[in-house]
Amino acid sequence: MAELDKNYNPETAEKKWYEFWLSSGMFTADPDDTAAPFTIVIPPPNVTGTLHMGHALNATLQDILIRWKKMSGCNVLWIPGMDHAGIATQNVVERQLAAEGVDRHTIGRERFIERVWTWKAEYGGRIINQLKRLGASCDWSRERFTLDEGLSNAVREVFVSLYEQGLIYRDNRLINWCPRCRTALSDIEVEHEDVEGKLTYIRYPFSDGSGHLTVATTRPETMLGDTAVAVNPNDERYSHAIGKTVSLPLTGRMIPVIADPSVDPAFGTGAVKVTPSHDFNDEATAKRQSPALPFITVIAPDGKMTADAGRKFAGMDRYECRRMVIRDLQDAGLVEKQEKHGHAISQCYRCKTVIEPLPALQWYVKVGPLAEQAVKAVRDGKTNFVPRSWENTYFAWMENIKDWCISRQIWWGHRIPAWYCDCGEVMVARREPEQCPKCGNINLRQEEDVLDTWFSSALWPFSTLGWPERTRELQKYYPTSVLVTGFDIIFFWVARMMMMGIKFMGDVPFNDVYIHALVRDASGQKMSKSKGNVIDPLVMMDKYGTDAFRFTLTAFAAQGRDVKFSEERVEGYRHFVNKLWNAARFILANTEGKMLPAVPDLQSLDVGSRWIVSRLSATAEDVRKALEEYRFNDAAGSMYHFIWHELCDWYIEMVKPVLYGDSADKAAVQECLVYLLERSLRLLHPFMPYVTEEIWQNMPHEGNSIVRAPFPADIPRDGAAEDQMEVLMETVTAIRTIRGELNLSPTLELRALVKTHSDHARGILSENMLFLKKLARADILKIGGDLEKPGGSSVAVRSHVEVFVPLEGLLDVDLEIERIRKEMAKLEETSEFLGSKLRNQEFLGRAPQQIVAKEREKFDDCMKKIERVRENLQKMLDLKGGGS
RNA sequence: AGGCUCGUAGCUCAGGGGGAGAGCGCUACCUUGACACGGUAGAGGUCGGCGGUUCGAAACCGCCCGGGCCUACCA
Repeated sequence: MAELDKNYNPETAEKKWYEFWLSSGMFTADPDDTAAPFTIVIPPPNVTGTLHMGHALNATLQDILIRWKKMSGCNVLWIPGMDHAGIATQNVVERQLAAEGVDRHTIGRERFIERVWTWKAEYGGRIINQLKRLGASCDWSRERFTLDEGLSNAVREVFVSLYEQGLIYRDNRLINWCPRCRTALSDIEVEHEDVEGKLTYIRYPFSDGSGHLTVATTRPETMLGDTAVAVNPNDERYSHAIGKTVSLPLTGRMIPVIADPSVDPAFGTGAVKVTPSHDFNDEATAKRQSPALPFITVIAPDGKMTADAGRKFAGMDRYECRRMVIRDLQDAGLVEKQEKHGHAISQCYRCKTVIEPLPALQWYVKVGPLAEQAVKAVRDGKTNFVPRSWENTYFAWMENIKDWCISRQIWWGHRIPAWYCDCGEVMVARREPEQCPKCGNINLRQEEDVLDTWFSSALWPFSTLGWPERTRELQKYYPTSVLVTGFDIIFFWVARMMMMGIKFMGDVPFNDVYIHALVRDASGQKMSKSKGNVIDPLVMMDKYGTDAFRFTLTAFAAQGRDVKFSEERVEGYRHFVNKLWNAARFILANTEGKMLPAVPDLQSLDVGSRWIVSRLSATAEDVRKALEEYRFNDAAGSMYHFIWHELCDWYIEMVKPVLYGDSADKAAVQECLVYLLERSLRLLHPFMPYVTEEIWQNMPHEGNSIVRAPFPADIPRDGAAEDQMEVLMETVTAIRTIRGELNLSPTLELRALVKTHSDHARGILSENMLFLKKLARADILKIGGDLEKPGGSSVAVRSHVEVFVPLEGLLDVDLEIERIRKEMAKLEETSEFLGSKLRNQEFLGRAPQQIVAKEREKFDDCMKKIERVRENLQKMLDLKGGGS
């Protein structure tokens, strides 16, 4: 058994043990293992991504669960992998091409895709190694990629199957178009941001010369595509205008004034311009009319004006056009006014470019029937959100869900398995059709578009397990146990996995969904590159060690609250790692040669040892319960308190005299220490995998890795020992308090007399003189029930004991009197409060009996203390009177 | 506009019907043979405000104030 170094070196330990875990197959799951399965699929990070705080928290929590369940005997599987991130990845490679002076169109689709794969091989997936650095115990032999062959098969199977069932269709309607990414987006890929804009009031003259109508708009350039002006049918101000036509300025087109119930008479002028091609409301209005209003598209996919916008504006950027339109209208005297106006603009979630609604032919998933089942599964409790309140978010979206636009006009992704024939036939098939079934043509064109990346991630919980093959993995590990993720992708991902899982597996994809916090900076700001407040997890791991970093995240991962992260806190938890390390060093240095006992022989042990084993038992149980309920911070806090404030502060200190001496129970105490350390390491291992393995390997243990050691359970509790220890701790603290409050040096050896209030207390204290002396740094002169307070002593009154510290000459009588009076005041306040309660008939009559009994007991205890303190105060006053 | 969430010690936050807890910070004293990344003791809070329910509210309910977030087509 090697001695531990003076300092823990995270860098070498982390490298050594992670490699060991990998090479010995610790993380590889065996579907034939008959133990109860526990499965997690990792939220696949983007292939373009690098580890940020959110990933670090997410992976840490999953790793804790996986390691804990493994130690608890489960057949665990944690599937890792990455997402091909269509738009993001394509953007990256397109930038690369741009630097070379070409674009994807010049090199063509095939060569472009090759370039992306080359890029992936070279730069993609750095995050995987970063996750390993974090200690993630994923089964890397099962790592998947959303564009790999198996997952692509799954995607194609799902697409074709949904199409055959009429749940995928193609339609021409307005879509959210990003002019920069040049692709359609789904509704949820659009972000809304409030901006201070302008509302422009424009006059549209009636074609019959009878004046004008004024409309208000935030997007004047779209007027070029107006095909009507709408007013509310019940708006009497405009009833005369309905059915008339107005002359659309700058174009001279005649457009009708129509009635539509969607118009809010209270907004603006109560008359609204209708641009069916560039506004979702207007599209709806246009389709409601009979006959439907025409669509005139004035903005092209590149964000520039079309020929239909008129010769003057064609080819102009949409914003430049806006300025030009306003100027021209002003020149024509048609701008009534412009006023400030707060409204929300839509932007692309990838590049923040303002979205342009455009009409286009796209593929859709009809989600209604799928969503219904997905809602039901949560309502029925088949899947539980933790914290539960996230159900509301899920339901709110699911119940108002619109069809999902899944086609994207990019190249990097799953190409839609649809083929077109010149005869107009559309074929959707698992394999490329050889000829058109209708006309026999063999020159078929495959759909150019690819699928939304989220389409493939929606299948992740079963596609990664081998679906559509019926694999053993699928049988064993589906449904997965829990999904751990952030709230920001409940719509994007969680909801869609629910729909697809239920549809294709006939069962929910996970039993629990644990929604964790967002990691923010110390002042609560969201971390972002533009704000410059990003903290790099890798830097934290380099500086403080992975275990300290993980423990920090865990300790702050309280449910329902964001993690405000600051470096100081990591430093604080590095101290905890150091504390553990040093405790281990001490134990191993003082138990040389002692083997690990199965269970310490408690009967033969002192009260302190029985107490600490009992505390370990309680802590293990706390941690288990906390993890069952995903209260990670509680688990962390519980262990921190046990290790630092019970094991180190009390137990190790109190057994030092035994270890340094040669008493009969020395061997038993040594065994107990080895046991405590070993079990504590196991308890901590899921949270701090590296330092625990490092210590464990250097001490007596069974097995080849702590990864496979059982999680502590069935440790004996000993209530009697906990009660007895309370008397000891109370007495020690009383003496220390006197020392502290009288400002006596810690090195000064005090003498103390302990007056006990029961035989019980007297017995315990007498048996543990050695501990008392050591912990209180005092010579215990006497212990007894009928001691007299020696003159010139300082006193502390406690529940079980009264402590006298004789301080002839040293005692500052005035200071002591002040101390006692302060104590008296506190006690009197308490007794007053409790007394008035116990005099209150309503309290006595209505409060539960056990509460009343408890309050009475507290009151009696308080009164006894007051009595004793009063006596002591009187003696002190006498002493002062006599002395002066 | 709707919905959610938070407001507790200087800071960060637990807790949750029976007179307030932790970590860090702060103060005093201490190189006691694991650890100064340490030890001991201490100071510090009318639990955002106002009402209500209750024998009893920091906790439950309502309103208000103040942060944060999400959803939404008000042109």
